[in-house]
Amino acid sequence: MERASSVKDVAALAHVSLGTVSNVLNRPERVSPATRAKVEQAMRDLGFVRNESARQLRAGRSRTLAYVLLDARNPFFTDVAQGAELAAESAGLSLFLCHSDNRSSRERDYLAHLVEQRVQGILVTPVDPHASALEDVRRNGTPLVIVDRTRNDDRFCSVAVDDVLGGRLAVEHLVEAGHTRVAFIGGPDTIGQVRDRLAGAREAWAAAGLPEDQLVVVATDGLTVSEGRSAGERVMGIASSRRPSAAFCANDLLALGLLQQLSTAGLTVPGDLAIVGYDDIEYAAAAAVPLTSVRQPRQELGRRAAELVLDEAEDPDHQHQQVVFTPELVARRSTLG
Amino acid sequence: MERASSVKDVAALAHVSLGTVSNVLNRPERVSPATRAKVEQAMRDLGFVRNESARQLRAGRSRTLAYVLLDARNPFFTDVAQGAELAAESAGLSLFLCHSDNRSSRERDYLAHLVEQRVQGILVTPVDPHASALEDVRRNGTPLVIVDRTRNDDRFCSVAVDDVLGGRLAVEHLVEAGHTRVAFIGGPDTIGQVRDRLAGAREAWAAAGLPEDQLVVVATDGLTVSEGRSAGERVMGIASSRRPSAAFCANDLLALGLLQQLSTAGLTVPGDLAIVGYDDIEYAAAAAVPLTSVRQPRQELGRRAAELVLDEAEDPDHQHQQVVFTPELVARRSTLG
DNA sequence: TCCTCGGTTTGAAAGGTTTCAACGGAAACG
DNA sequence: CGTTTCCGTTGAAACCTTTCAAACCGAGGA
Repeated sequence: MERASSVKDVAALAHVSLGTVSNVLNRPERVSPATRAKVEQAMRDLGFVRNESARQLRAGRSRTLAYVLLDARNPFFTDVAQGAELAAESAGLSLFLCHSDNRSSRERDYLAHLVEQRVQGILVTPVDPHASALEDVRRNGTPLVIVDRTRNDDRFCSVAVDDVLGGRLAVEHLVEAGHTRVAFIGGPDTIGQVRDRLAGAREAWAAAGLPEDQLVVVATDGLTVSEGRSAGERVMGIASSRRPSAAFCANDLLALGLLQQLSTAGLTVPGDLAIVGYDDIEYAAAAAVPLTSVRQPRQELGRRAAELVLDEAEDPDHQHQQVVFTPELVARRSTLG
Repeated sequence: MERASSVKDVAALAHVSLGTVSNVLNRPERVSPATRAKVEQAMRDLGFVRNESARQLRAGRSRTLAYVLLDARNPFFTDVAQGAELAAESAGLSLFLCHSDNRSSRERDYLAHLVEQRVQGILVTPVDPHASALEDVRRNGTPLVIVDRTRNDDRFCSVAVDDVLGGRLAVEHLVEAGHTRVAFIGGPDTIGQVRDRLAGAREAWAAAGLPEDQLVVVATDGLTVSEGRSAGERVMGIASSRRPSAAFCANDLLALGLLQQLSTAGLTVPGDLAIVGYDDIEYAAAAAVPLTSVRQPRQELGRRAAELVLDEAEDPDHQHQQVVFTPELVARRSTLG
């Protein structure tokens, strides 16, 4: 595999100076048509490809953004990524996805690598929003936006969704439907989202004047389908006199697991138990019983995050912003009988 | 935001030459402990971060791999990605994911950008395995491995799964269960996978001596949940005397859509219709009726692809290989009554 | 005292691109 | 015919790191 050819080779072959080749690449209008044609032909002959490293070295900045995400298997994040991609694309940049897979060490490695690469900006949904790795990125001057997490700290931009409101919407919906005994399913409560959604649920519950102990918390160890199934078993184990008539799950995967567990056991949804999920992932609408869920503007989240990071990269007097989006309840058969 | 500091700044602050700083970075054992400490302190004081572009420019190669994938929402691909990540990680490289979202133009942009970046290697599940963009990458000396697609062309490495065999396994399973009228659901047949799976199905059907016209093809416009639902409507529209008793779907998303459509209509699975999916994604096992599916060694696919691309990058007399993995049928309730 | 040897440190060159001041030539102008 | 203007082109410098031959230094041996 012979060495890749450089502008110098192109210049030699086209009998022009190397500055001219660069002009053809970057300011073609300044070059006379004849010369341009000659140079372009030489490029084709040599199979010339710009060396982005050198370009970047000179320019001091790259033409890429990156999104470091928690869990590539969760459709929520891929939708966010898609929004970011659209924004990146319209700014003429490429977006690389980096999958931290919920591991801080991987996240740290990726962040370090991205900073070394001098990417134009980083979006991240961090394992821990208070990790010092985030500050390190900032210290090195790489713009960084926190996605779907918050940190009470105005040194970073962030975009998130109002989870307290989301919890409130879910429970208000159930209360309106007449439920007076409801389970909240979710955990662990180290996850800010889970805490906020529960807080919102409690607010709505209290506002409706219902007794506190009739909002039952069923704690899970994670937000997965299989955790949902095991939560389902626990709910069914509750004596029927005290069993809730509805459940609000901290995300859709839990809700899907729960739904599956119930139908395996021969119970019906929403007859025996109404279910509200959270995230409104594609599979929610496609479930055996379409799920009522709280929808977050996922693409919008990604798009906005990308815009903020670009603003930070380009505007010298950029102000950090904490953007909070509003969720919305989508009612489907799992609560509507 | 002041200019990022360089080795030169570090050298000045530590009162050593710039070659020494580089040695601390790359061959610390050659530097005396005292000097090393001095330099490391200076790096911390300045918040020095290596400039990867410059390093790369000098070294001629980068420390990243990339996987350009078709559909980040399909768990199949994210599992493949995970396998590739593991292999990359153990080789000390980072893996970037690029989402082409089934659009050739995006794929082309990403490939071009990656070649310009001189990444060490590219894995790609191409929109069209015969696209000339792939040859362009090769021409520029960047190793490239085709994942989950094939191209009868030994100028590329590829890793794939034997889809004909997979189709055969699925239909053999249904034949053994006594079905004599089966629907194949999938499309469009521009997708190689779909063609191969159907071909395998036909082979098995013929081998069992069953009449050709009792294997009904229900064509879809894509491999999504909603296509599955609409296929379900069409299957149910078939006069009951001629309606198949089982369906083999070209992937799990179709199967999930089909399943949902049937249960909405009050039909039971497998009683009224047995279903076999393909891919064995996580949601297959977690469906309302757990799906029988054909499992592909997804992580293994990614791992192997990454290994091949690294071999191509490092071994001067690398031989291109077409690796074909063997799928496996996982029987669950959707066919087992 | 001089030399040799080992381990450290140095300084310059190289890698490919972009930028920019300067240059040359031709056309337009006086 | 001489001067100005404008356009296209040139060549060198700069970006930051790594490498490598050469210089250096102190210690031990002759």
